[in-house]
Amino acid sequence: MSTASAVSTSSTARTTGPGLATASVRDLPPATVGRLPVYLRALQVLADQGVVTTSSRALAAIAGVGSAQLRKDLSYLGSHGTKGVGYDVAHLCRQVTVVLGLTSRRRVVIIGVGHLGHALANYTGFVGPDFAVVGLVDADPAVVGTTVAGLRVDPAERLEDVVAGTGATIAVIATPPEVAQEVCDRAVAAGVSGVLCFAPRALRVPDDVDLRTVDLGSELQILAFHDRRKQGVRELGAPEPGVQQRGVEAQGMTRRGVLAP
Amino acid sequence: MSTASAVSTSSTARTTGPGLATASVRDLPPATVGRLPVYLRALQVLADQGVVTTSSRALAAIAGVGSAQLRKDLSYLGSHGTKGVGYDVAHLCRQVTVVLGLTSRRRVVIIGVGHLGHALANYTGFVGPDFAVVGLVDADPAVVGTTVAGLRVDPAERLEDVVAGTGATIAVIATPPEVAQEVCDRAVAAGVSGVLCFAPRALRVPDDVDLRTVDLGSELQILAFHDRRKQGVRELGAPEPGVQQRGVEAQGMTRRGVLAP
DNA sequence: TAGATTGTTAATCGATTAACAATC
DNA sequence: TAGATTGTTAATCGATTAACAATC
Repeated sequence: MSTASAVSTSSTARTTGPGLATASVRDLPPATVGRLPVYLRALQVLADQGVVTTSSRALAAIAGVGSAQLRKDLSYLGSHGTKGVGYDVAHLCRQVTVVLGLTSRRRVVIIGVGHLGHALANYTGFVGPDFAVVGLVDADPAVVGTTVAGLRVDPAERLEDVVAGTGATIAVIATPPEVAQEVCDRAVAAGVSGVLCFAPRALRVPDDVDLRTVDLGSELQILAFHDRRKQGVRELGAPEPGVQQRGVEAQGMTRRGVLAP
Repeated sequence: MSTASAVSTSSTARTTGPGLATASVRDLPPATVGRLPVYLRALQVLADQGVVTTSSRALAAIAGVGSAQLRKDLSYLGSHGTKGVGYDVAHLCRQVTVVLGLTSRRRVVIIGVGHLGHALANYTGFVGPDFAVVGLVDADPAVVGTTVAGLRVDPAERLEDVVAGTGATIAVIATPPEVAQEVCDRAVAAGVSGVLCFAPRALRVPDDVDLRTVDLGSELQILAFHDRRKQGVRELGAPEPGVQQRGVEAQGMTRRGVLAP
């Protein structure tokens, strides 16, 4: 139960010394950072079930990754397991939470309150307990002034005021692609440090701003690519044997049969 | 303007011979496949502007990648450029369209018509002209029977009928995580070949089914990770000089100043 | 002690980047 | 011809995986 070994956020550490390495957290491989939320959710599932201790194998199965990858990822956070025993669920949960910076609530402004922005504002799976939507802005006069998810929608001109006034550090862009770069620039100038963009447009941000893009249309197109391949194969009537196991250790790999004819 | 050199979808090709290589399209690196939609959009932007010919440098700038990467990616599709000249926009556009399998409209079923599913059904940036939402199902009796995006919402029990009846090949899962695996299994058994999952849960699918997961909550958490790092730095008052150019060649890299104090 | 499981090493794999010969 | 730009090679980089010594 000791929080003593928690990685200190604002410690002096720069050494990659022997003990706990805050420095290493700064150098976490991007691929590892991307999986930490998945691990956190898997840990929360176990915690909810009252599980106290788990193994890399069991946790990895829930997270949908290989156990070697899980151990490697966690090793970047320091040594939080016990050889021969496994990981303490509550302890590891705390570690990952701290590393992800989920100790204080981040404030989020959503720019563009169309169908998608509207849904994001209301979607608890999106914001969860770690984030608070503190502002909504839109350019459409018909939308401005309405209440969405308990918040009054502000006009697009007030974007800077909303960001600065709320102290939001994250901007979610759900505008049409034509204006995405402009509102992004303005949000950054007003002080956000991270941008999550849903507009299908490549954005440019300064190097000290973090940008992530979720491109829903692209996701479908990528599925179409594979769909076409399979249909091509079906047309040719080829056998297609290659059964490549994904990096997941079979645990309860039951059910799934082959496609019905 | 000749469509003669277009890669034939259902050709016999299996050779990696000298000419056009349909075979190679089957072996496209996943990272390349993931960027093709971005290139396609960049090409459409140019086409809309009436641009006839472009260079890897100009196209890459629009797409937000490096020109070397663009050329390498395109080289997997075969040789479609002209040395010393560049690429024919219309021709390349067609090539990428064909490779992505966007020659026929894919049918999509959305499972779960909450805020997110509702937004996806209505979001044209999501479906675009290449996809058609042909079915909606939900477990909530209050939602079943309502009309969303011009479609009647069917009850969850009818999932199999809807998939089979419409011939949908792609399922979009926008349900709560608890039921995501179940509806996924059922959609796959009913015949879909690709699944796009928005539920924050690791799903298991057979090897011949393509799964992509969009985890909106994780995206925010990843931003929080970087946000925390920066705030830690700000607290320490460190200078943080490292200006790492992203793999984008400066072209019109204007505007963006530094954060206001 | 014997069995289990971590943390880490080393090997492998895939993706990115820079450079340049080929060639329009 | 001189200049421009592709397609490709080779080098680099990062991520994944398997294996195992350390150790509970």
